[in-house]
Amino acid sequence: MSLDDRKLEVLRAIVEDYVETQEPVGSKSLVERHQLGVSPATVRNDMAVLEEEGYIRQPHTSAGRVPTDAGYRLFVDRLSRVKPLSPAERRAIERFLIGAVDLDDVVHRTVRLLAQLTRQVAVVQYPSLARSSVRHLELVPISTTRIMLVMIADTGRVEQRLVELPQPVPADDVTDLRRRVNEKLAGQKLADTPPLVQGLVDDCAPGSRATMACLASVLLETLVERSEERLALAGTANLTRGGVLDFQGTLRPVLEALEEEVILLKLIGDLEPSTTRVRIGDENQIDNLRSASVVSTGYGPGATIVGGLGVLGPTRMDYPGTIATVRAVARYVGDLLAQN
Amino acid sequence: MSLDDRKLEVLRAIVEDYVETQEPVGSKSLVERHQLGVSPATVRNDMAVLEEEGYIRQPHTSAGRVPTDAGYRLFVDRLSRVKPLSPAERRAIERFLIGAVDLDDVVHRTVRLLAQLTRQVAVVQYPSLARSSVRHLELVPISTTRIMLVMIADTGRVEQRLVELPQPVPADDVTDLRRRVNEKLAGQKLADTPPLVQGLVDDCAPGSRATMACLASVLLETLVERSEERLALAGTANLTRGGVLDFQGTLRPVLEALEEEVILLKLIGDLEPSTTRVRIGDENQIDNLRSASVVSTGYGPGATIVGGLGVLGPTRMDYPGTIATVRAVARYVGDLLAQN
DNA sequence: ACTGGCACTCTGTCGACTGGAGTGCCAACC
DNA sequence: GGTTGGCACTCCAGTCGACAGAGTGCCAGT
Repeated sequence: MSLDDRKLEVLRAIVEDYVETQEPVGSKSLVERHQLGVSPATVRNDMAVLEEEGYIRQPHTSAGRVPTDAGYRLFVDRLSRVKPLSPAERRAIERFLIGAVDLDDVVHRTVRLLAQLTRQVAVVQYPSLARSSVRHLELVPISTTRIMLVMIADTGRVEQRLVELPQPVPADDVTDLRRRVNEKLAGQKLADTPPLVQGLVDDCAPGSRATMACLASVLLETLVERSEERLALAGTANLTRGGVLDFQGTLRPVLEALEEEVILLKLIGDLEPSTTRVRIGDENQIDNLRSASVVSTGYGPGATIVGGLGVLGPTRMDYPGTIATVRAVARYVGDLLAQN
Repeated sequence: MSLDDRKLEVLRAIVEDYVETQEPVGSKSLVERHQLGVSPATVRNDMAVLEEEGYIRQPHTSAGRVPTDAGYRLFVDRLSRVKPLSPAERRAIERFLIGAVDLDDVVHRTVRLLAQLTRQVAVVQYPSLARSSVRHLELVPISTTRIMLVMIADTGRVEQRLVELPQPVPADDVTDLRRRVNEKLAGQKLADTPPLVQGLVDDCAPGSRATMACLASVLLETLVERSEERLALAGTANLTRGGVLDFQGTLRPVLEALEEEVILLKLIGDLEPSTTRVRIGDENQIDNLRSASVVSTGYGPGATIVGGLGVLGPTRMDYPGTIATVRAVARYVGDLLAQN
């Protein structure tokens, strides 16, 4: 049996009411709050069908209905109208992001903004090194056997690492190294660098080869292997809104999951489809987050995507509003990055 | 009336039992679990005195006693024996910190370690710029009108900032700037730099003065004014241990406080007395943390202190164990920094 | 100064009861 | 056939009283 328009309308009403009140919604209050044009009895029949199809369920007999994950999914896919941001929100975004002084600052401001606007937990990934190009590599002599390698990426990220050299290297040689490294690597996508780095070692005069090899290995480690993704998190206090009712009793598993960078990356990473992604309840594969939903999207200057951002909240979440906000913030951040 | 030895012993027993069981402790179970050598009735008399003095209280008539903040304070100051770390813990610390590859890594590992060992929320402050010296300043040309300023501190911290120049500056001039800036500032305490930076501008040839002034202002901002303290946080999930019993019902205020860097800095900063500090309940002035205790200490290479670290948990906390762990971790981190 | 005994108080729990909300079903209606 | 009003049923949440258990304070005795 397929769902006719009114049944879908009933589902929408249930989702909207439940999100707002956090209480199972019954047939009577539904017809009172929405103009469905039918009686409670009819709505009850529709509800029975919706329940049979798995979109809603009853916590117990003779309680109202609550949307299931599948119900939210249907709502998000087919029923939710885009909710445009209020001018106040737009202004908040602009005001918040203006005056950011460096990448760290941008990321921190963004994550706080996102947490504040959505009133959920926000996560922002730093621009991924894998999607960056080398803008410049700097070698700073710290002592005769130590140099600091500083990599500046076009996305604004700066990574540094200390290199212990096998033998003392005079300052002039460092200058030479720096020139050679930059000639080869500057402007290249980080993903493309490994063979080039190998080439650097091969092209090296035997005298300085040991030094270069050492440098190269740190380079590779920094740029590719450790491929350090970084992220910022904010708004964990928002998890406590709505009592302990969401998240079935304890925040524990959620807080634990939020401490694992790997998990967070899985949530907001995978940026392929460039569109906003919504993962509802079970859909994120992580056990600890069965009762949570994640709304995420990619961001970056222009049409390219360099990182992800998103928010996490209870499945009982204002999806249209959250989606709109996440998108808007991502676009603003992208514009900000483009200005560099 | 002063407290004789047995009364103190009773207080200690109460604290220890309450910390362990999280339940008000009564006179009978006290004499059963500890060798006090007196009867419950006697203990009750002692308890009455302790209560009158404000060290313990009854949640309600005919419940057992619970330590007050003052009780914990007395316990920490006079009653707790140092609890040496187990060899397993020592090994854990070493294993955890070994192989840290840069400062970020050290800080992150430390904060996780601390959270894990104490099973509380851990906070680690990055080495404070105010207590660092300039090791090297690097100027990296990004375009003709933009250079990136990279400051490397002796504590391992690296700060970078983009400088927008008022006019194009050729590469040679940048080299010259770099030399001049380093000659003047390298090796100086950051706190001492402001007059030196001013001197740099004054000594400048009129031709490059505008550029230098611009650089100087960013320098000052980066090094001193913004005086960016950074921190790392871990273990928030530990707040949920012991149900919602600690923290009087909601984690909300605690989580909120933990999001404020300023508050965290207040908690673990103020490193003057170089000894471990314990702030119990009301003693940290922050309203949101009335039901929390903080154990913090400074760390740094050798005897100097460059930053703070600590843990936060319910007032009902294993103080001796926590204090020992915090101290040990701080010492290990200090040693690690000294090796650089 | 300590102890045993005793009466008292308060909590937490259990069962019983009740009012309310919501449903499912059915017969009637358009 | 879809819709509706009516009705019996179920289940939850809250209230009440009773009760066991734990703990105290006090007092008289050692």
